[in-house]
Amino acid sequence: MRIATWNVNSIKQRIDSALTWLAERQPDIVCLQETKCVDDAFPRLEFEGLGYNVAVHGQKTFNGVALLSKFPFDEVKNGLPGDAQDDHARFIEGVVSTAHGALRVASIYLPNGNPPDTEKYTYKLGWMKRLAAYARDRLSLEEPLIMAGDYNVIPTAADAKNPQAWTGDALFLPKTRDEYRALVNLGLTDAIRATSDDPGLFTFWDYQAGAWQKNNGIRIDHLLLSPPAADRLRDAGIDKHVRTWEKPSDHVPVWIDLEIEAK
DNA sequence: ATGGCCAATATGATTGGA
Repeated sequence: MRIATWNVNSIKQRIDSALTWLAERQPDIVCLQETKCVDDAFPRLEFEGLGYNVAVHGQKTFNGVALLSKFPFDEVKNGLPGDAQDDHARFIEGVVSTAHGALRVASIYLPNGNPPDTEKYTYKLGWMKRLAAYARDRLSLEEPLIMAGDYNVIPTAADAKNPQAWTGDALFLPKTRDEYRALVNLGLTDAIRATSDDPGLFTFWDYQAGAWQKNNGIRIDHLLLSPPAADRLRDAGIDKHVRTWEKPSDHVPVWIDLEIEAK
């Protein structure tokens, strides 16, 4: 079972790259973020043509998340619980059946939070607390659970080319990292860090200032695994080459292989 | 993290992103 996450920065702009990448990487389940379109405008047929079931939670202009799955969804839930006022489309959860029982996958687009002296940062921290509450609840089920997406969190200095440049940024502030660590400490495993000690593993390079050319990247797209999922983790990787393609997203896909068979 | 970008919006300027 291969599961991937990718912030596409507009699915309409990225549809050709997405189809090429899917054919190449052959993931079974994909978490997408920043689809930036309403549900009726999502290019559902293109993905269905490759054999994927499609679940979307979009909105006009901004945000938007989706799930693609080779296996039918037994259940889909839109929106992170805990705040009825929150109308951002940043969370979708799906459940599929495997030979080992239920597998739960959430596509997450955690708020950026900049600038930090505004309500945007308050919203980010509140969202992180709600995500931890969600994780606590789902971990009690003792199922394989994958929480994958754009966390907008640089976990440690090793996850940025120039960490000093991010001091004071909402992605790297101590409070942000504290909340992220509290989430992981509930019992989740960061798949990339579990499989590699390499420095310089990045998933995002800004479009500006030649960031890609200088490899001035950060690692902010994460797959967090519950213990039953982490026990079956066999491999993980970052598809860095996708950043060299025509009209790239500023993020690249990240994937894991789990020793979990289809039903 | 800005010199340099990109995407969506009735759009030729503004907002949001990271």
